[in-house]
Amino acid sequence: MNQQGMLADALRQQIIDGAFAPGSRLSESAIAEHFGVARNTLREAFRVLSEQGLLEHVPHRGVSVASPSIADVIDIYRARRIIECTALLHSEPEHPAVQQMQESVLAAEAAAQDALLDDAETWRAVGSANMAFHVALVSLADSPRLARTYRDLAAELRLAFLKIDDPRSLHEPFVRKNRAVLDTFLTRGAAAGAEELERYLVQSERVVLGAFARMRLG
Amino acid sequence: MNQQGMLADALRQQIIDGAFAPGSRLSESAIAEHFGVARNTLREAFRVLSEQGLLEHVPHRGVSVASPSIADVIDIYRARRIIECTALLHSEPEHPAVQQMQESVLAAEAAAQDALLDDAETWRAVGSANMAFHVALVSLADSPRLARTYRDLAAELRLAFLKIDDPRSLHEPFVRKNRAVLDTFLTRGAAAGAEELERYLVQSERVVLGAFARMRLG
DNA sequence: CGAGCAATATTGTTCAACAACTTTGTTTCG
DNA sequence: CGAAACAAAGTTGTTGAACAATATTGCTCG
Repeated sequence: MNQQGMLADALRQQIIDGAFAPGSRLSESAIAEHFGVARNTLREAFRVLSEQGLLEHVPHRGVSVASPSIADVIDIYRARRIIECTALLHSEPEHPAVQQMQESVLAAEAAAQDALLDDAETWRAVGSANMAFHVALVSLADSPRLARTYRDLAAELRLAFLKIDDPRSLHEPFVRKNRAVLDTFLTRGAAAGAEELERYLVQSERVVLGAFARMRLG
Repeated sequence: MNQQGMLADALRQQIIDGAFAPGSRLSESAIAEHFGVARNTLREAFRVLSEQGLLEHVPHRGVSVASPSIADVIDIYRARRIIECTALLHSEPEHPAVQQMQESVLAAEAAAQDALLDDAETWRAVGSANMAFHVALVSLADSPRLARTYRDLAAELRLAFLKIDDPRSLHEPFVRKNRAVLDTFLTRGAAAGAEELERYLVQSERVVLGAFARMRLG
């Protein structure tokens, strides 16, 4: 891959990992120097990430890390429900992605097990495993376009999570629920699984919106 | 707006209008000169359009206009069905977007009326009105993200249409069907409308795939 | 304190150059 | 003749400097 592609990927990972706070401005010269690339090269990467919804670009004011509002969170969850539930509803348990879902559930459970003390790093790992579970779930649909759209949605949602202080309340409840969705899908079929997933997502949205409200975030 | 933003919009419009054949390569120096901008500026626009799926970027080989394969068409229609049918299913007939749907239907009927002779320009107008109808339909969902995703899907599909010689067979059958979907939605409710829309989209996909097969397109 | 204005900083864009790579064309050898 | 090897040419990738256009800051003045 060329420098630009690697740059966009590296920036993307750093943003998702919370290296820059949501809403914070990214200076072209500073970031370019930090990565050791020219401004023009960085600007191409900025365009890519802006299209993906991770950065917000305002003419003559530069780019900032996206900072999802309550309205954004609602929109993201609406799209999530449509994509995820549809994917699961029309799927067969023999699909290879089921294997990846299994592994993600186990990874999340293992990471949550380690979280005896509220360690931000640990909960980030739980969050990553959770995200991997849902990405795998969407890949059940075998649709590159839906997968790509979902990947961008998940990244945006991650930025919303970063605005919230209490990572445990965001991640812990869903370790068990991921397993429940998977088990229901495997034992009681796609329709039952999709129904459970829908409830899951409605509740997850409520948790996030509640946290936003408590913190008085826009 | 910026030069870059205007440039991306202009290029986008030209591509959708078929100024460059699907699959054709776009030389950086040639296009930059054509628009009177620097190569660096053009490259930023290229990144934007690549993310939107209109251009395909291969490192060290430049960008080409996307040329949807049969697999792409199938994927696009799968995503279309999910987004459009979900949008219509959960909608109320009082939504302001219904007005735009009405207008698009009338525009398509008026344009098709003029097409006594098989005029490519006329069928392009019918196609635009048809596209506007479906964009308006998706906007029933009041979801910026779904609307944006759908806009990109529709643009890609337009490139698939450009690969097909016979525009009449692609556009004419759907003028009446748009009206039928709208009427069903208004008189028999969202569920019946969504059902009719689903049939519509399945048939539309079949028409496109049939044309691809007849022309032996990948 | 607030409005207006100058100074400063940042982004937008261009240009020229060179590096990295692909494609093309030619030569050479089996 | 055909295929592999190699050289030449063309395109993209990236850089650094420069300047224009716009935004932000800080200051002066009323």
